[in-house]
Amino acid sequence: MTVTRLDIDLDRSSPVPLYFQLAERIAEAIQNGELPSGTRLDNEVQLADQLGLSRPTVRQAIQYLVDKGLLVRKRGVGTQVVHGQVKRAVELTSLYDDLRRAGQQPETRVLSIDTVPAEEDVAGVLGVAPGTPVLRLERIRYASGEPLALLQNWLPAGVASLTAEALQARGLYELLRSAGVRMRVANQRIGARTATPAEARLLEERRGCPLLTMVRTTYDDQGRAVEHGSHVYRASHYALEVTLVER
Amino acid sequence: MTVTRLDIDLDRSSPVPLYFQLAERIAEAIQNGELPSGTRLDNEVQLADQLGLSRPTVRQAIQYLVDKGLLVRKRGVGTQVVHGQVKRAVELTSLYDDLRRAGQQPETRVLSIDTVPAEEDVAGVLGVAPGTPVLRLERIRYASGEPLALLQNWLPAGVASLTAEALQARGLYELLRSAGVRMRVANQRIGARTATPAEARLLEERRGCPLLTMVRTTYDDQGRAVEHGSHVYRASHYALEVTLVER
DNA sequence: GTGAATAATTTGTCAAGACATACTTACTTA
DNA sequence: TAAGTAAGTATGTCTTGACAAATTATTCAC
Repeated sequence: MTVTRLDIDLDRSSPVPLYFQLAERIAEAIQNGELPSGTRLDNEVQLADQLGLSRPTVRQAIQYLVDKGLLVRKRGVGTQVVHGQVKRAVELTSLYDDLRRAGQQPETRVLSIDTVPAEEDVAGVLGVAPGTPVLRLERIRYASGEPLALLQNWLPAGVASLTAEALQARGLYELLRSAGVRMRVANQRIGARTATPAEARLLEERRGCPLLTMVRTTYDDQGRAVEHGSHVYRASHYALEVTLVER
Repeated sequence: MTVTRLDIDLDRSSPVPLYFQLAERIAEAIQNGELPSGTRLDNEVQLADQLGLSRPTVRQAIQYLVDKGLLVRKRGVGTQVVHGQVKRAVELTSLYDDLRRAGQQPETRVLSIDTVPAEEDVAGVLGVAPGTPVLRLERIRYASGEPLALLQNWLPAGVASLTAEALQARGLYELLRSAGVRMRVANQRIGARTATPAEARLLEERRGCPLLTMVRTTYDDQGRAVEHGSHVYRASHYALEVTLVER
């Protein structure tokens, strides 16, 4: 088990916390091969000494990376780099963000954007009375010029001012964040079913083709529902990829 | 904004760390309504004083619950209980665990369990040479007496000794854990497609019915692949529910 | 009465230090 | 030579203390 010495510069005048700078530097070293899989880091006490940091600060940096699945720690043994198998962490992101990150050029066509009275099921999940006006969005998402998904979303009135133009240029979550909405928790249900004729037509697929479905309700940091979405994806063109990390 | 006083007993002779005892007590109070949604906790300094703990210990307990999505903190303001919308955290669990937790009685029928030469794609993900002997499992999972999913799994030789009897009584992950395998990271791909005639027959569905698919490769804490699975679920009977929490 | 500045409040970061626990290695004994 | 014990190693937990940064409330000046 080899221990690799690492060259780490910390900028003490930077507003970026020291523990975070250290975590990023270690992550970078893992990413670029300076710290290959299986490598053992110097022990915490040594690292703290070398870096001129307190041990709890070093621990905080390491814990951050342990939580991300990049490092593993064992009492009495030390801290080691995990195999670089973490591909995509679980995150609260929208399809638009996902596609952009994957290098695909997402495009959006807004079919409709209106205020409608909330039906019983939507009212229930949004925490409003049935019949309360809510904003309903209906869109098609394209990737590489092909239709990929049909997106229906409902938002309580007043959460954010959304226009078709904005929705075409940016993802919904990005717009909500810009509007100061602090999304925190989302309950998500993933399933599958066959496409209705209308859906098949919009998605340019044959009737009865398999769809991956996702129903999601998102809450802000006060626990208020800020968005409910029902999305269907062409299973022939899209699959959900995610990495689970055991704490 | 009301602050609720909480009765908390800590057992200092217990081997359970103090921060964890505190975290559990707070979580319990949130669960049973003593700490309703929106409640503000006493500030960290006060809590530490009242409980006879150091502030970093209190912080560690709170951070644990923040990571779980139960609490939210804001500098200059305080710590507050998030709305109780967290339903099911993202975890590294097997379908067996999930069904049992959901109160459904999972049953397993082992179709086959053999050592076979690894095909190119399986060899690739398991990190062995093509043709290397690997253990292949083929099972049907039932819930409430109905077929729910077809499960194919491949494990490198020597990871664990598995028998049909054991697989019928317990979930695969449970058996791996009992064998000392420390699963840490899993890459997962969720999609949908239509059932082949053979699949439809085994699942007691009509031909071409929609299936929810999940392909997953699981790695241990040393980064070694310990299992690769390809599972298909009756979309009419199963959907994947999960809660995403933004850090 | 309104706006800007200041003070109070609370979390976020960091340090130094000590002891406990789990794991590994080396040494001793039969 | 094998098994048991002791020592060494490294993370886990906890304490005390101090300062920084963000948010909210209060005060002061116009």
